[in-house]
Amino acid sequence: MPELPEVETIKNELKPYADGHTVKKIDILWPPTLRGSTEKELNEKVAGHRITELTRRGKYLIFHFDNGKILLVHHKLTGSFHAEANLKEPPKNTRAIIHLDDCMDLYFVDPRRFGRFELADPDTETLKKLGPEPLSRQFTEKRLAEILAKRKSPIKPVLLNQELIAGIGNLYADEILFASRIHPERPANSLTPAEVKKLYTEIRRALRNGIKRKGASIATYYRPGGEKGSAHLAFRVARKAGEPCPQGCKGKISYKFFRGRGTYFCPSCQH
DNA sequence: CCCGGAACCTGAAGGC
DNA sequence: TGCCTTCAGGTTCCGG
Repeated sequence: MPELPEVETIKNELKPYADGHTVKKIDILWPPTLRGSTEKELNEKVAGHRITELTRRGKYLIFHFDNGKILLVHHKLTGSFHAEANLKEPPKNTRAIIHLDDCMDLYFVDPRRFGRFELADPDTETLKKLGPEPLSRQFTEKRLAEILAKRKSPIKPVLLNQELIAGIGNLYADEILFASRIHPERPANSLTPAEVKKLYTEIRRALRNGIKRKGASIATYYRPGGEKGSAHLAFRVARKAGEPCPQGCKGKISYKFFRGRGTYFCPSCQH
């Protein structure tokens, strides 16, 4: 599911294996996983090079190399990393393997095959077009107000638009709107100042809480050591259609297919 | 420019 | 039990 909290967790937990270590080779087992270059071209740039740092931007995991190149990884729906040493067989659905200098291997496992690797430069357009990091100092209440004021589209697709705010996905968007008591179809520019303030607080709260709980393992998300996260245990509406509203308003959680995404909300307390 | 829908894929879950 | 349908966290492209 990798949204911001899951990618942040993956980054934090892969760091000990990656930072300062050298890549021996990257194997691409499912060629479409690698965008923009061939496996051979990729290895000409990364094999034998040191990973100076592992970072995250929005939902991208970023390997930085000592020659200035970066490797962007997007997990899409079902991608995850498994860090293992000396496995005889790659885990099922492995699409790529990053072999490191100390015999540790990072297996990129992705059943639905949507995940992507891309070799790039740090000034790549892919990163430049992303909106602000919602947990950074640059993302202020004022900044959020400006983003919303310019948009008459419904609030939910605005939260999901990576060019406006980077990192929020479908599940956290529903949780954030529920906590803010804002209906997902409300035009973004119709929010009152008090609602914008509440939304700002709940965006940061939801993402921080997701990181603290090491991500949400609703379906296929696993941490690099194989453990699950626990953020989904604190979810109040996502994937809970028919259950009573946890706010105690006597309403029931509704499911609606809205703008191409499953959307969960309480019609009686989100306005 | 905005929007809806399809495409990219597999596999789990639910209905019958 | 087994077959068929539906649905899934993300992004991108195409057409109206």
